[in-house]
Amino acid sequence: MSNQFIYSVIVSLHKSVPQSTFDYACHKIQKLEAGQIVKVPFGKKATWGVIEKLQEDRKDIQIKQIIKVFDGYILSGYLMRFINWVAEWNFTSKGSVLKLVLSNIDIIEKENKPIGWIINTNPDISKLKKLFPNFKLTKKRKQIIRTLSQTKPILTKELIDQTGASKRTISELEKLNIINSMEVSSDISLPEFKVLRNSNIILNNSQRNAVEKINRIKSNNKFDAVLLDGLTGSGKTEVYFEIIAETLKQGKQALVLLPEIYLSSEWSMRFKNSFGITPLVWHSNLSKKVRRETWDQIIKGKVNVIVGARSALFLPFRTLGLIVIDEEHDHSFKQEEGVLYNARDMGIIRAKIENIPVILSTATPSLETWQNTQTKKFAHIELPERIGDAELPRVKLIDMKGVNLPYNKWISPTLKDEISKNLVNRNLTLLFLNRRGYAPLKLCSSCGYRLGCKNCQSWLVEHKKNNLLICHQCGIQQKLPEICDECSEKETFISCGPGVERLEEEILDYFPDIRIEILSSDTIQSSEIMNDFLKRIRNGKIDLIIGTQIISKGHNFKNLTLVGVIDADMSLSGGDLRASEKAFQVLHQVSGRAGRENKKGLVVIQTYDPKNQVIEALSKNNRDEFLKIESKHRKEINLPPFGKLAAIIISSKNQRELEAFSINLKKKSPSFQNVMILGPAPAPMYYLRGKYRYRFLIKSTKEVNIQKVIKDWVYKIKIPYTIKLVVDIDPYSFL
DNA sequence: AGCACGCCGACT
DNA sequence: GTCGGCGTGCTC
Repeated sequence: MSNQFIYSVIVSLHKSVPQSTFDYACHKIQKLEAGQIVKVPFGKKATWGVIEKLQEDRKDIQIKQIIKVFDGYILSGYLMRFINWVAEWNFTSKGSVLKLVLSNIDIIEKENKPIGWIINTNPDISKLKKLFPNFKLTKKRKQIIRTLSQTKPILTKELIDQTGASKRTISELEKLNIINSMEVSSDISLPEFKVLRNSNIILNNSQRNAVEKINRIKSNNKFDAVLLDGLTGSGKTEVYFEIIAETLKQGKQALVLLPEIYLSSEWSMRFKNSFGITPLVWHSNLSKKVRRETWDQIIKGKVNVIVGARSALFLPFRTLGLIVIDEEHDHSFKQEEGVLYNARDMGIIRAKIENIPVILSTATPSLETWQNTQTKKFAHIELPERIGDAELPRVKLIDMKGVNLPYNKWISPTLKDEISKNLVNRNLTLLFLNRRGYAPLKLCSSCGYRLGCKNCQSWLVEHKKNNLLICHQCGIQQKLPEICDECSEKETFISCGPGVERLEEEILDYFPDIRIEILSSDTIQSSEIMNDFLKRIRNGKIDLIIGTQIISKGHNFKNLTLVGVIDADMSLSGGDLRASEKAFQVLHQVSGRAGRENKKGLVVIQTYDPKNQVIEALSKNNRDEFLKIESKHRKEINLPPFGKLAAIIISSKNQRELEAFSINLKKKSPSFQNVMILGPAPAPMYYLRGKYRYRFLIKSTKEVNIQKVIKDWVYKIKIPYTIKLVVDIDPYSFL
């Protein structure tokens, strides 16, 4: 009849567009498959989409034409299922998940021709000197020239890998007109990814045991989850490197998820050390070009190991054979902005869909994972010993109730003593205080007025480094006022409580000549800065580190023998269900930094509540005890992982309308036996970024399909355009 | 999210 | 008269 096929297409759209599947027509000459990437008109603009299926039933509306089909770019059936799954589970549109997959790339659009290098002059090196009198033939340059003396153009990445030269050196040679770049047609395939395991790395018994066990599980060729559980320094990474090697041998791709971007370069170095090749890195800060090239190579199945942050989970792998989730317990895996999802959980789901094994690696398992090992859903593989017989650190608890500290000082005499001893021995000290800035609160000494954020319900934090008051909720910055708004007194503001900057002041008071470095998200803003910092540590250029939780992840500081936890109680209060869990993980990880490489470490924990179960478990180095206590507690109140939890957050600039809507929503809320609906309550941050917010909490038992309950409830109510409604499945942040 | 359309007030 | 504010609704 007609010469057109109609397809339903998932269009890559922002999550606020509620519907994202639309019908488009395409001429019958070209039969399209599910998963093919296409360009389609949408409203006034064009976007990308992916074919969902052939649409049999015609709709009585104007149908637009598919603009372009990208041949050879096809999302696997697994990935299509994954997109669906993620959208359903996390209460968002398929289009917004597809957006994560296509990762904003104007991909493929510009026919993606990689750049290759060829030599321009006669590669006879002796003649070069005559041709270019100013030319210095450095080692790296020589290597590049030698490498390029072959006939074929060599890709940039490859050239760097083979010669160890930098991009800079390459472009210098280009400027000298010695080498030239050219586009390489994309069907020149990359060389075989050679696995050159470094044979110097020798695994100890328990590591070898673990590798064997995991490989046995892996040989089932189906989904299986494994908790790789070992102390900091027990060599978990080398264990899963072995499994990656096994995966590569089978010609499959491996994905490694890390909680933070800045961990990836250290990780890559380790990988290179072991495999002799750099893995591809993926995170949201990559340049457009790198992003495009990487994505392109992955979808074509040319890359075998990818390491990345959350977003790497949505890469279009062709033959994924293994997922590793490193530092599984880390709360950064929960994406808190845009599409809300938990990359750890979605990673497990992707493994399930792709029918491949997933390894969760950590020293302090999350309760979810722990519970899954208790019920035998996950295999549990332990690495009991620290490499090189490094001993566990001694833990000293200091009951601060019995300590008389001078005004505005936070370091107990005991800790001060230990720092002093450690400095004499020329070892590294780390002080942990999870508070950025100088002081968490500024108040007027004459009338008691506290400086708060005008957009949020939080106090402004004093930052002395740049002399500003900053709201840690919305990020707004302002100068310190001279006059108090409330009582009009002049210069009466005083700083209240400690932050890392203030702690530095105190330390410099006691030890004026030492080299201190503050590590917080304010000072570590890129992986370059972090690398530079790590280098200075390795070279012994730093005596003492003051850090927030940013230092609790993944870094090995060789000389570190003393860790001081300034305020262990602070992180325990917070009113959120995972506060103690997080506190334990952070404190345990921080403690794990102390004493490696045959140096015994000491951890000093300052607390006002030494009887607290978390502190007690920590001081006894008894992780399982903590997990038991916390599990029992969660079970009693039926919270995750024993029950399900979801939040609905509604927000609007219009307070009255929001209130009316929240009452309406409550009125229509369903009542089931196993479902409890709490709220509406003003969200803990009732007024945030200029919007008012209410929150509902939905608690249910494990068997309930909580998504369906919410869907049947919320989707039947018309939501005014002025109100934004977001569902957060298994919320971590309660702000 | 964009963007259009439409309804209202206030200007050269 | 028309320019521009933003409240409302749609995108195959």
